[in-house]
Amino acid sequence: MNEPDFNLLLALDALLSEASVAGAARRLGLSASAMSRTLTRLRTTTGDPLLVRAGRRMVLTPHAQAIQQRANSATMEARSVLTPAVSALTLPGLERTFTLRTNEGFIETFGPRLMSAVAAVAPGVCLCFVPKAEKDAAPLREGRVDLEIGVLSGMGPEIRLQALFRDHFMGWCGKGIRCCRPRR
DNA sequence: CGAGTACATTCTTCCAACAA
DNA sequence: TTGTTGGAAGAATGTACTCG
Repeated sequence: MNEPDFNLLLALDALLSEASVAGAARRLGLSASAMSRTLTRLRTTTGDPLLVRAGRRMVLTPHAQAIQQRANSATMEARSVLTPAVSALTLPGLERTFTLRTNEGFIETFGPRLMSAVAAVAPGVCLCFVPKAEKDAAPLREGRVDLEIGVLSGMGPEIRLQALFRDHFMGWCGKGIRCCRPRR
């Protein structure tokens, strides 16, 4: 029985996530030609074109869309398996940068207290706050972000969610001011 | 407004180089 | 010898611009 080349799994995940040979090549640090050849091998292995031309861009085939989530999960699982074993987590000795994706309001309100609390128990840990340029969960799935804080919805079953607090918004309006619907 | 053209972008294929 | 990679060239397509 012919075993599939499991090195192709990483390339498959990158290709399906980027929906672009050039994009996948940039992500994996390969040339576009090398990634094109890898895509050819993936097509042979899976028996499906996976990515097909749609004008100047490439789009996922129905089969590619069907396996995209599984490919991503398998890649994450493989990364987890190959991560060096950690016997016991010791916060004081932990040296790592965690990337948090949140809005400015959260940083202003909780940022200083959060950093103080982290510094007290894990002085080697650095917190990196990044803006929420887009609302989808792609940065979390791709490992570019460790934690996202905000109003989250439609994240998918693979994203672990936990409610932190509930907030209320209040507005004031003068007597003579009419409220209008925003125009498009 | 539609046709033609130049240019940019992206992907594929060929071929040579390199490592195991 | 085999498999992988990258450079170069070509193909396919979109975009922007000009012209009648």
